[in-house]
Amino acid sequence: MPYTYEYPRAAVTVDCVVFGYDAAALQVLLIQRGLAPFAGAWALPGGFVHVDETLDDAARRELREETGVTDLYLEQLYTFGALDRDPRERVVSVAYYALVDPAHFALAAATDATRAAWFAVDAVPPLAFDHAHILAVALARLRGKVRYQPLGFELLPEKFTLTGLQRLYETILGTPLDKRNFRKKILAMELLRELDEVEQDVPHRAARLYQFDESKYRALTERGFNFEL
Amino acid sequence: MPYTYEYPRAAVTVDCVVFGYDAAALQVLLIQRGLAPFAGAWALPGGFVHVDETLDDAARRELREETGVTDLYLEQLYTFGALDRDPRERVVSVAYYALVDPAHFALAAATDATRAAWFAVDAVPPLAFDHAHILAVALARLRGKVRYQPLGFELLPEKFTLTGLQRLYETILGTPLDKRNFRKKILAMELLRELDEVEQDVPHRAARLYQFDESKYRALTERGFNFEL
DNA sequence: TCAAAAGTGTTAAAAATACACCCATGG
DNA sequence: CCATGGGTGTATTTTTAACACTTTTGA
Repeated sequence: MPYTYEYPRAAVTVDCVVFGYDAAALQVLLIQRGLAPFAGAWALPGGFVHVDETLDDAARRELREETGVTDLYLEQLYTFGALDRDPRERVVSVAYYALVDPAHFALAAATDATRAAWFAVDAVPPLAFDHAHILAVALARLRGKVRYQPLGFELLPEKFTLTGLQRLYETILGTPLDKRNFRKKILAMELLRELDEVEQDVPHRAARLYQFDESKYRALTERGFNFEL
Repeated sequence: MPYTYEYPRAAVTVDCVVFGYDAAALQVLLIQRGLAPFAGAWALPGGFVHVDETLDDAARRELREETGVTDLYLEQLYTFGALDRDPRERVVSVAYYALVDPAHFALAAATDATRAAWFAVDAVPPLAFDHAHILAVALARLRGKVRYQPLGFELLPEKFTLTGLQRLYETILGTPLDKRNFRKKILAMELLRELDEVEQDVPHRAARLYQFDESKYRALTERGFNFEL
């Protein structure tokens, strides 16, 4: 045990709130803890930050190790430093939130240490540590930010219908939106590429598919454009 | 040196970006470092987080100790964790930004260790560590947030004129605003108490003084009101 | 009486909202 | 031929933007 310091030090961890959207509900990815404390309880994926990796790297590594999820939209949320967050010792946790299309990833298989699963955000089990609080902060941030940043697309498959996009926004914001006004507004932004494709295997008229045009968004942003609603 | 751990640990610090507004310019409070590294250089006030204090407490303590400023609006900004932020060792810094009316406080007297001073944000000297980067992030946050949260009032004296408020917004946002439209919009929010007082000692017609009504703001916020612009 | 800033309304343009029907498709 | 959701336009209201002169006060 060779690591000795003049003053006591807090441990630094990352915790990740991974949001997914699946057909009807906003979901969050949780892992079931194998070890004490809170063995058996559900928790946010996360863990200790190595002394030679950045915070972002630690968040991505933990997600990969614990859930198998990679390549997602990831953004720092807030840093939680209450004295009694962890019953063992002082732990400062840098929380991240992430957005991902759940259909795009197979969850990591259950191991001795962890099992990962999706839960609807309004039906999560009791969580370990202060993770319920972190989740609440993440949800508030997502609801706030989705209005003025094009985050929603990160939760959808690459190709989506306008109705699908609308339902996503309705789910996140918790309010119904007018179909015609929504389409008018979204299309007026010119951020979507209209594809020559329609959805498949639906028992009614198939809707046209669209794609988010990242490069157009960047170009517009530089010219002072602001995404809104 | 009794504090020993199984794995190496990063040190955790706080750094504070304290904004003030003085008659014409947005300013930031800096301290001049007495000790290495970066001895003699200007830096953001901040320091190590004690193992038995929260992050917020650490930020307030460091501000009090290094600058004498207390009782200010303080909000967590972002946590910086690049590997080489500090040449000595791995340091994770939780940055805060704060808003204060500079006229309300006497800066702490210079000591052997530190000297504190205000600098216009567009004329800061070279800064120690990654503090220039932290300042840039704080400025971006302030400019973004001031539009939809009534933060501006934290930078002004308790009693202010509408023109004073407008100039503050013009300074922060970097754009001129229309006087009539600005007054109309601000007054329509009903967040200001009109006082039976006017400014003193001005060489022209004295303007009426107003006061921000915190309790009205909270009441409106609960009813779903959103401050904007 | 001059200089400096305070204070005050209206009009035009743009944006947001409310709203209902026909169409295409698969079962 | 029926059920399901896809797709479309207009009128109204609300919000924003542009704009200039008179008043008060102290020097």
